[in-house]
Amino acid sequence: MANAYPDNPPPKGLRRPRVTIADVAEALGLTKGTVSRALNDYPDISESTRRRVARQAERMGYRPLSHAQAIRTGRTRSLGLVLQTNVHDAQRPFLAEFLAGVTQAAGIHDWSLTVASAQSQAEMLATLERLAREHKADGFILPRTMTDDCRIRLLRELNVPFVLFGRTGDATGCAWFDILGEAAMRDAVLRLAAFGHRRIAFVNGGAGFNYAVLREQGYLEGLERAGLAHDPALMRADAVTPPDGRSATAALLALPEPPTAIVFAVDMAALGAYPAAAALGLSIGRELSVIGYDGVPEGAYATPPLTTFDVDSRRAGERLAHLLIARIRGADPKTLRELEKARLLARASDGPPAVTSEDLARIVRARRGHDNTNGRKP
Amino acid sequence: MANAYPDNPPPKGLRRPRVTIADVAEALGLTKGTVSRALNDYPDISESTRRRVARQAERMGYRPLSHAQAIRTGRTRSLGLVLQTNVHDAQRPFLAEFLAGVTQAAGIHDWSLTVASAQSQAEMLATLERLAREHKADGFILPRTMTDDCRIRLLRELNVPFVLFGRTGDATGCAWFDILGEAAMRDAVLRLAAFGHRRIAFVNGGAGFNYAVLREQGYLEGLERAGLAHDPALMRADAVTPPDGRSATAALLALPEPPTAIVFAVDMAALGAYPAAAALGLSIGRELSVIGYDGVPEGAYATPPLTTFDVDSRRAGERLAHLLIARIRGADPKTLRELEKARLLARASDGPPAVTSEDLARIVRARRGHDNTNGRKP
DNA sequence: GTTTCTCCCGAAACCGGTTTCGGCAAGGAT
DNA sequence: ATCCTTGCCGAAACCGGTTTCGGGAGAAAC
Repeated sequence: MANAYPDNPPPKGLRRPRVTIADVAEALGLTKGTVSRALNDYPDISESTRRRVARQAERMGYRPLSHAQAIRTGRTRSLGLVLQTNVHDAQRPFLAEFLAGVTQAAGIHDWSLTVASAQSQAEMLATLERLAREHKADGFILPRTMTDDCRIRLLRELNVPFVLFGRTGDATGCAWFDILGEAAMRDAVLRLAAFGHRRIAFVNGGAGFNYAVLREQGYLEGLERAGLAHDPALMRADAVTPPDGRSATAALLALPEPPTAIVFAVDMAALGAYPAAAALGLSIGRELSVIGYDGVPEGAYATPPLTTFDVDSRRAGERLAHLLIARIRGADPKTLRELEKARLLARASDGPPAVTSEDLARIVRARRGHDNTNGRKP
Repeated sequence: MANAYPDNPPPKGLRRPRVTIADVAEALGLTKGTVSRALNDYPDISESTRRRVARQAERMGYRPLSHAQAIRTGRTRSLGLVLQTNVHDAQRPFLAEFLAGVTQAAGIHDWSLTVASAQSQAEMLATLERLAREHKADGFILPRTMTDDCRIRLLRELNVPFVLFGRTGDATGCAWFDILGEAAMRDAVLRLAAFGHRRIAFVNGGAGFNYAVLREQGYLEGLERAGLAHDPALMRADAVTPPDGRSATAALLALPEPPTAIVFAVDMAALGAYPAAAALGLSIGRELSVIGYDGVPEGAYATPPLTTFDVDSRRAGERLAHLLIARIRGADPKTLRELEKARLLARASDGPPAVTSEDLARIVRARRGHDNTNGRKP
């Protein structure tokens, strides 16, 4: 019989077997329990032994096995992240940087990151619950928060710690890190107004996401501060890909009084303004100004390069890891809320309007119908 | 004193406490040990008991705690992935899909994924060793393999299971999944030759990566099969971003006998051919044909859309997870090697040459120096 | 009717930590 | 001198599993 089950010969292991807490204890003539309490800063351990133990553990290279601890404490020292994989749009370009930030920050506290994925909302909830129940993660980072987010409701009910990347409708018990998208949208409008634009449109991102609500508020605040009238016809929503942005741009330009500038809530949508303008023979940055948000790398390669607000995804990941660890350790969520501003990347897709809205309307009328191919070969 | 240390009140836990193996044993009038052996298919358990145990466990919703098992078995049922975060180039667009594939495939076997990151090669090796030593992962997926890869040497020496996304120089003990990039490059050349191109250039990707060696071989094989001469002047290397591709394209077009078509080993570099051609007033797909490789989403939005070979990153992730799990369970690595072909996405960036190499040389000579702005505003 | 296997399962040790409990010794108060 | 704290640590239970060991019952062999 032996131990040949269930699979195969057991892992041979790495050269030397590992130093356990018992090794440290023996080396010092103490017991496991004492060493454990010393390392975990129990108050009934004298300062001198605490130091002795710490130094010896250091010297022997002792590192506790997180899953051995977990069996008693219930804590694995690992953060959880469940990716939604049925939405193909955004998040993609940021993920690598974001993960780099999270894992790096977690690593310096000796924590790790467990990643899972879900293809539907139901699977998302089931996965979160499973990971929590099996202690694969002590808490979760929830990216792309919705205004009304079922993940938050679940984790609240399960009493599992979490932090948001973004804000949400009901903030009770929530910790978060977020970028002030509303401030960026406001500043974008003010910048365009300072250039002399009077008709400034807004193309929002994914409906339901909390950021969309905030960015629209920022746009409206910008209009108000600039003393510009708000025209509902100049607002579009739910554009997160270049095709989305392209059709939104085309629709806006077809208006009787078209905008001379468009603020996009999402870079990937802003990139759709380029082919839309090209199809009408308009030059971005002159006849039509465009400002995006996100700082995707493609924006720098566009012609002309896209003016946008850069979001530092890596830093977001870092901060969220720190916040979540603090949250798991018991900190009050109300003290764990951080907001930062996006950084303006002033490039070449915006500038003073070369033509007025009236001129633009005439140009568009004249050119529509002539060439509505999109550059594809016949 | 109580249990208020080290951090805070312990996690309250989820509603009902969890069903343990002892609960299952008690419900059946058996002992923990027997239940454990039954669930793990030990041969000294009768078939009838095995079934009784399995059904009862199912009914009570029993799921073993992987870290409780790990304390004895040394296995956590988790796969490891360490991201290299100092290289800013490729891998980014694929990561989300790739992770989706890995986590989904791991999930159906009840495995999970642990992600970490490293900012240098030294940190990479240290992280791999730490994760292995702390049993945070039972094995690793190594993406972006180099021809001579120090990660492989380390894990070999540590006797830790791993699978490669890509192939490598020394295959001993290696399992892998890879896409036949060499076949794609060969087919690209043959496709262009069939269009009538005689001067076909090749712009390779990152030096040192094993894929670069293979793709160059594929290019050369394509030339040979097409009966075209090999001109070393038509080969460039180490281009992985649009700027890289742009300068490579510019250099190739400045040749006395410029190519009428370019095969790129990497899509992101191929996208750099667009501004390079535009700067010379050349139209992609007519005066200059371009074929890429990777299937990045940006290629579809380019004008004209980029002909390329699509790599299914999600599937790669799935297969790698399966292979690694099998490898950890003890399968022979030689039986765990899979190769698949990339899928041609025939779009509009290539076609019959509108001009000959001689004409092209004249055009380029005439237009150089006139307009070497890159579209930026003054 | 023993003896000898086999087939199954119980009992208990074990993995590497954490936590509870109790007791010894030193110091202070009475 | 006695009593009561207080500080500090050892002993042992415990967490949720896995694995080893040994033995009882029944069947087969003698």
